[in-house]
Amino acid sequence: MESENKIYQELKKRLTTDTYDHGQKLRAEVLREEFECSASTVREILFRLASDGLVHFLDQKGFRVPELSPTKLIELTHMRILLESEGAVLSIRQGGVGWEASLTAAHHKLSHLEKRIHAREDPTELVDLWFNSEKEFHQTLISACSSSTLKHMHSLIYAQFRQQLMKADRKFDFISNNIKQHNDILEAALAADEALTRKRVHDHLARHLTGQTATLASESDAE
Amino acid sequence: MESENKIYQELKKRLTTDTYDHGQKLRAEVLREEFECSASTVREILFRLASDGLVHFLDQKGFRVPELSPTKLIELTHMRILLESEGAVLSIRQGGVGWEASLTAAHHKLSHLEKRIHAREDPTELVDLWFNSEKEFHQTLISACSSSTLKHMHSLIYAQFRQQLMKADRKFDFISNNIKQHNDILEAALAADEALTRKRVHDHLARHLTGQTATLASESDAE
DNA sequence: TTATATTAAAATCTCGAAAATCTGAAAAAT
DNA sequence: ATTTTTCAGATTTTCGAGATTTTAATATAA
Repeated sequence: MESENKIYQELKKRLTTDTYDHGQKLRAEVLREEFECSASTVREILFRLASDGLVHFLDQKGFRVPELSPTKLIELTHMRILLESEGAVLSIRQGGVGWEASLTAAHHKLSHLEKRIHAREDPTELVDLWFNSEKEFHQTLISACSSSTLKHMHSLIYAQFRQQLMKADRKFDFISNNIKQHNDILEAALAADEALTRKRVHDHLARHLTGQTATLASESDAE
Repeated sequence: MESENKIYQELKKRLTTDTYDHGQKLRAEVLREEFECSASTVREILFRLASDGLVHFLDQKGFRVPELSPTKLIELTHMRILLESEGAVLSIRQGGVGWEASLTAAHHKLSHLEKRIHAREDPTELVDLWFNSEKEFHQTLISACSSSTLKHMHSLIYAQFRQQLMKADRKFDFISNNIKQHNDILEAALAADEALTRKRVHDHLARHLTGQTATLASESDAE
């Protein structure tokens, strides 16, 4: 019998990696057995995850892993641009040398991983490490922003974004060619150039939206 | 025995009006009795509301109405500015004459109420109507934006904002002098002036933030 | 054959009670 | 007098069984 929060974290982790299939049913009885707890406990946790947007709930029909949705991915990208560029600018204003240091550190780790992957050094195993490192970099970017509401919102969006992106067959074309972009973001942030940071965060996140129908209001602003 | 969703809606309504005190304990047993359902059902609903940010949950210590927090209110205002100005601009681009019509309609109803309140016509009873009408106007403003993710996020933020603001003693000084500002927003939106709409949404929402410590990045952008 | 009705199996939902945990007051020790 | 320990009442959490609903397989009728 594991603690409720442990189970929540474990399920969240699975839902943001490619453990489950999109659209797969999450049956309380199965999870109950695996986690050695009661069905009601599982139900509570699934409700929480549903509010986080990581599982889909239908009355009398149970819980499912959300379907893949290109539209949703575009919307999530849009939200990330909105929240991360705002959070980054606020961090530039509010964060001191400590923030700069941790951002540099996060970038260094990420950069190191990216070089190893680029050199095709055992990519399959490095991919998970890369995703965690990428998450850490982007979280650190906004970490000095004083608004915990913004940071919380961002973490919700980020988790859903990952969930949409995490099918194995999509992983690789997402990772490619990020070294320069992450470098550029770091550079602009350390230079405390707010407009440039906004633009580079935008360009980085929007890199896979080319040719998409939905227009972002922030796109034209960032020219 | 009421349906689970009914109870959820009713509780949500109470939490965003001044039914409960801030910090008040929400005991499952009490709610169970009132809504004539089981404690587990109440628990499920309270977990959902906790993820919505409308109740505060502490492990082994139950559920509470969140405390009043000036900081939180500032952060929520900040998020509203971010989401609403973006949503409004997208609506200007994506909404057609139907959107313009419904925005005009929402404004007309709100405007009518504001005039009655301004004339001190039975204010206490009109206040609740005003808040609903105000909500409708702001929701309509972003309604033509295609991103349901943005709209969902906004509705979460708006509900928390209302909850922070809804103590009876704060209601009145929040309502005062909005006629012109709502007018200005409508005008800019109908003129499809994106920059002006952004600025007016910002000024309107930030009207109670004067002298506050936290700086908004969007503030300097909107000059 | 196709569509509808029937029914059994499977899954979900609700419930009240048992188990675990917390709280605060009274007793004991320093 | 102050701190620590003990303990009982109150609250929260977990649980599994029974009620309800959905699903899917089979039978019946058009």
